[in-house]
Amino acid sequence: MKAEVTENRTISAKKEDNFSEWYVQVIINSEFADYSAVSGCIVFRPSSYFAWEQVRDYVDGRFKDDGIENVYFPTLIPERLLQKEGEHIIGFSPEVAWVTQTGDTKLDERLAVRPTSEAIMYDNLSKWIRSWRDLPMRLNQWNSVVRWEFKHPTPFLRTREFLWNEGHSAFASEEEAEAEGKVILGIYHDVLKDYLALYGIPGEKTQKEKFAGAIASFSIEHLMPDGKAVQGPAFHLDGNNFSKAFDIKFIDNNGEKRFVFQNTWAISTREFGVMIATHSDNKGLVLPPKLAKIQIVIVPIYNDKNRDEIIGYSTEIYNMIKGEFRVYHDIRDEYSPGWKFNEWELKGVPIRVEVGKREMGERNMVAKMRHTSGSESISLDNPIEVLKLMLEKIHNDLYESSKRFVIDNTHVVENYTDLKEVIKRGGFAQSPWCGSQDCEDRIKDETIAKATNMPFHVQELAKGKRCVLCGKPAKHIVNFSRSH
RNA sequence: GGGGAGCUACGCUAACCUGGUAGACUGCUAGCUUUGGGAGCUAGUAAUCGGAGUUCAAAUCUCCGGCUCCCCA
Repeated sequence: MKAEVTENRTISAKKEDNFSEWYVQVIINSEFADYSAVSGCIVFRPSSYFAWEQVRDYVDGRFKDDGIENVYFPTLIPERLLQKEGEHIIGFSPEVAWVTQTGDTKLDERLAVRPTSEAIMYDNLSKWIRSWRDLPMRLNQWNSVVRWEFKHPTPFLRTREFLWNEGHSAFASEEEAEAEGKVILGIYHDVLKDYLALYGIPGEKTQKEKFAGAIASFSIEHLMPDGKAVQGPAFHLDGNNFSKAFDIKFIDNNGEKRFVFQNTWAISTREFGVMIATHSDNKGLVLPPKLAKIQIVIVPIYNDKNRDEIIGYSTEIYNMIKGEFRVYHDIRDEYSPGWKFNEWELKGVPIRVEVGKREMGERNMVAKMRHTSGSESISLDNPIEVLKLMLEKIHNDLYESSKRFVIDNTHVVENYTDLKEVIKRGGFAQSPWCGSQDCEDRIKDETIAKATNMPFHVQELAKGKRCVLCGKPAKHIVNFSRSH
């Protein structure tokens, strides 16, 4: 007999019908994250914080391998520092939260809660950098930043506080600074592919959409299931903009004083929003195996008479595999197997192992994959190898389907009518563009579509093409899309 | 940026229109029976978003604030 479905443990909205509602239900009901008492700020519960630790640890390791050092600067930034670089403060000022008093005493100078740390960090860099021998100086910090968004907040995708890395480097030459971009974007590409199982499109941002204070920005752009784009990790070439504003100079080996060339780069917990939206389904969360706190759950199926025997058998399996995977042996007596199945599916555990009297008799186990519901019978001869392959398959399936979705929804357009049609349907409109901001502005005004970025891998296609709007010779290929 | 809907226990919801005992389901606690896709019975536990107003009396009516969601830009 089918029991009443409990409301708080189910996803009632459908991904295909009501995406926003579904998205929130998946996050909250799977206990991945929760709302907090602060508007627009979410709580990372153990499941999501664990996932973030995996992302962070991997990226951090790669940074360190490349010679980047970790530091930590204060959360609060004096107002005078924030105002040193004009474009930068203009870009952030509407979203800055301020500390104006302590206890009952009003502060002489307001302190900003960092929306990003250029201002506070570069004040110190100007003291630390003296000689060409001090360069390059490549620093990173893992922290949170606060941006008091006007638009209504969405868990992970747009929260008023989020976690990220912020890398800040200073070089003697422009060439060295530019070369760093490839390395950093490569690391971000790898963590997206190998950990989050997400495909993204790397490219350069347009001048209009670049970071406030940068001379050029580069990003990896994602496409959400609803056909809207989301900006992923980014890398910014800041040139001398900040070094001039913050007076970061060094004496080169000819004895001349010169400004350093700087870069900044970041990946944030926003990626989890993309990951959830991309991989999850109407049963709940689907987690890529490398981010799952529990990779395999073992559910023994027993009754009163064979309970000890079956749990003995499932314990044998647990002991066999626990050294190799993150395994939870679910011997909670108060829940039925069916209840457990639903719960672990909701929470996104990649593999569920079921063992009952049948499996015990045959000395095997049934392993069921969360993302496809496909199952396989695995003998106890060499379960670790088989389960490893299964987890790899799950990861690869998720990545491939993410990639397929982006490719299937990227449409080459050659004229404005096609562009409008693609924007209306959703997805990337891969468009030749003359490079003028007038055309970019008009497209944004008329279609709501933003220039997400200019994908590296298609730039040569601009040759011989004409701007999708004005018809002048194209300089770039831009992906236009509505965005989140 | 513009419009709309909503907020009662962790969750979902009844009572609201027509002011007067907050009632189910789920959860949680305990006990007994169960256990191959959300088990059953019994007992217990737990709620009106915040503030102000109107009133003998406010979940209900009015105003202000907070939060959440949706649609459009």
